[in-house]
Amino acid sequence: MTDFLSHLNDAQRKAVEHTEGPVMIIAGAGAGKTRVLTYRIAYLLHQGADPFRIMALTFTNKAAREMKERIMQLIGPAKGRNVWMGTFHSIFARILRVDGHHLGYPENFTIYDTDDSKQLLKKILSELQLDPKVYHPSYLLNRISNAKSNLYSPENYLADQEIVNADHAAGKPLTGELYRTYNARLKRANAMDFDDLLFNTNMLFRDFPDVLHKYQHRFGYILVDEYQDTNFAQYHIIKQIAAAHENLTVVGDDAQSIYAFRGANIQNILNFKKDYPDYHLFRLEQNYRSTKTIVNAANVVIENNKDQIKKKVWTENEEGELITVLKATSDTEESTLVANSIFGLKMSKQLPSKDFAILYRTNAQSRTLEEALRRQGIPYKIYGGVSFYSRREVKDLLAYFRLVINPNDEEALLRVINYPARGIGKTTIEKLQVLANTHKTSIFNLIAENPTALAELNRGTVNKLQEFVTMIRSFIVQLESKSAFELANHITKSVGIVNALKEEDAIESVNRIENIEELLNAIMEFSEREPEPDELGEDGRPARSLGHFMQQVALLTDADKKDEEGGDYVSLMTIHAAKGLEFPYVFIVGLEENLFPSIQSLGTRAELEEERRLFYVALTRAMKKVTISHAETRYRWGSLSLSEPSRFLEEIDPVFIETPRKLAKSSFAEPAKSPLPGRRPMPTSGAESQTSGRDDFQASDTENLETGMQVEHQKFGFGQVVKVEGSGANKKATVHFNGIGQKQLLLKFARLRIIQ
DNA sequence: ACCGTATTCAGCGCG
DNA sequence: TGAATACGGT
Repeated sequence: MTDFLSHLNDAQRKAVEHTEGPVMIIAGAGAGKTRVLTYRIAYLLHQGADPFRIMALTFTNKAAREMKERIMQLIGPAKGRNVWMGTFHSIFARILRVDGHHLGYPENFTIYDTDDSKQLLKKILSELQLDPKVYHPSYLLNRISNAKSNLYSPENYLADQEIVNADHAAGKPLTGELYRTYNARLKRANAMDFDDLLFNTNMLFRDFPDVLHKYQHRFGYILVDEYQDTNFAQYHIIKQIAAAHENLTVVGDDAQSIYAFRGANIQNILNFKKDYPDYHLFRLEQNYRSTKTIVNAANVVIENNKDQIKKKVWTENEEGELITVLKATSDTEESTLVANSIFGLKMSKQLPSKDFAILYRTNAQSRTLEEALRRQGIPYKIYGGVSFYSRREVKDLLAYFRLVINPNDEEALLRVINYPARGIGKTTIEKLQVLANTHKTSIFNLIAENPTALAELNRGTVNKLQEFVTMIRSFIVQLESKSAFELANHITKSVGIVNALKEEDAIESVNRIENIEELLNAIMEFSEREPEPDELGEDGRPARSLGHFMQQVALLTDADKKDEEGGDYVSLMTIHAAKGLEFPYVFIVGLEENLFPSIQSLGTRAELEEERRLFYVALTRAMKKVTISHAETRYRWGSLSLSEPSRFLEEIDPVFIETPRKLAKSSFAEPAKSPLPGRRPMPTSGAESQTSGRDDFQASDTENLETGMQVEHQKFGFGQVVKVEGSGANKKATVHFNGIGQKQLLLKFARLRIIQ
């Protein structure tokens, strides 16, 4: 174990062994960035550092979990598990639970998700009779999020003439006021939004130096992964905590910064040398992931960016296969080509589905791909889309839990006060909201503590309200005595949410009930799981109550759900979601102007460069082979649009791209194609043209195909039909091709020529 | 309370 | 285009 540094190359080992002082590690894609961070922590522990004094900040919970597991393997669980490792949000939410009271937040504060924030903004708009079409809630939330990420309070915001003028010019002069109201309402609900977790941590450290000192001494070593994706609020927190000892290590790759649109600031990397003049810089430039072809092609592409730290990523890996470019006439054909190529590669190389990933720029592109894969019978899994935790029924049940933990949580209360229906209608709720505003209190408090204020409601209604409050209180009493699962289960049964779902339409509700069960299962698992040391409650007892579960669930996303073990499927996801992952065979689809690069990115060079970095990230996910596709027409927003090939395609040096000639080993004539006028001819693969129907291969009608017939396939050559099964669209044939072996072909798509 | 229709969203999305 | 939710009419 003392020998574990031998797993590292020279550059990596130097970066690991330099433990003291400010360190910046700039690592190319696939150069073992995470590996270095992991080993660095293991090495610190090995050198006798106290695990409780190490804080490691990652981009996702998943990354934190994986890193922790790896460290425990290297150095043993006893030390490894005590390292403070997590996302900015989860780590600082924990700190705010302990010390937020300085800012007036009780430890049971709720964390509002984006949905809650938008609901709240909508409500504020309707109260102020402002047009939500002018003040679009998601626009407002963006502005507010931006302000908070740059540590602008509502007061700072309103005092900044430039911002106020900009809002005026945009026809939204009340934005600052809405920010102020929104914050006040969050506070009243004892809630923080995601950005508040960072903003309030900064306020805590700014206004309470004792608290800051506590954490400065608490954390002797700070490590930050994906530093290129941190925003100003995060940067500032790190700077504050690290100020005492400056044992700060940041790891990043400016070429992989793809979240500037969300406020991430590459300047944080560039500023590092200003903040810590005596810093040490380590470069990791050897790529272990990809073939030479992929590494070099990606290098050539990224060189087009002006804003970048010069580095030379290289690899000792094999040359590998050239990049294939598939050209399709339409988006559906593109998907079919991709599915066919995957099928072909799977068959010819005998590869499992999980070796493949399809990456796209926008989620909307997943649908046609999904259909094509299904037709080919290739198993797939789509990442992204509607998250489990944002399903209606899951949010409903969680809202009950939230309310039990924090009865002032207004969004939670409004969600469930009349669900399942208990005769508290729209009018009543509106009156309650008005009353709560005039009394400057929460609705729950109003009903529970101030019955006289309800005078204008009729008796029956007041009774129903009080029954609701009584029920919630009966749950609150059990918070401490019951385990998370016991109480969650009790609440679920008491409120009758499953019955309410059963009474809704049958098709949807079955699924919804399953989701409720899945949520309860997750809570059971939580209740039974051995808690991590950092999950101990204030009193040192295991933190297994519903409150503890809810603390972590607010910061979870689908990406954190463990992948099913051994699942064999093609992964479909956006390029953003693919960051940090790797796959042997990667398909990057939709390489078209206005899609990738996105039409919204064409305004400024900085935005275009971010798109290019995105393309760089996509290319460098691949270990063995990249296939790129684009379509000439595509349905977007309901109408057909013509698409030019992406400029990024031209940025790849043609020497890395496979030309059709190389594939053409069959006896068929090369399809005649004329290059686009004024453009370099776009290379296409031979495989592509076979199914695209622009050649002289005459497919036969396979209606009467029978066992024993001799057939010809454009790609697989000549063969004999072994079996015919199914009917209609599902009719498929098993054909034994000479020199290739047996293939199953769905006759709907396979273009076969019957010879005899 | 309920149902059908209108509207909205579709650039990526950590927490 | 298509889904998911919001709205509005009865």
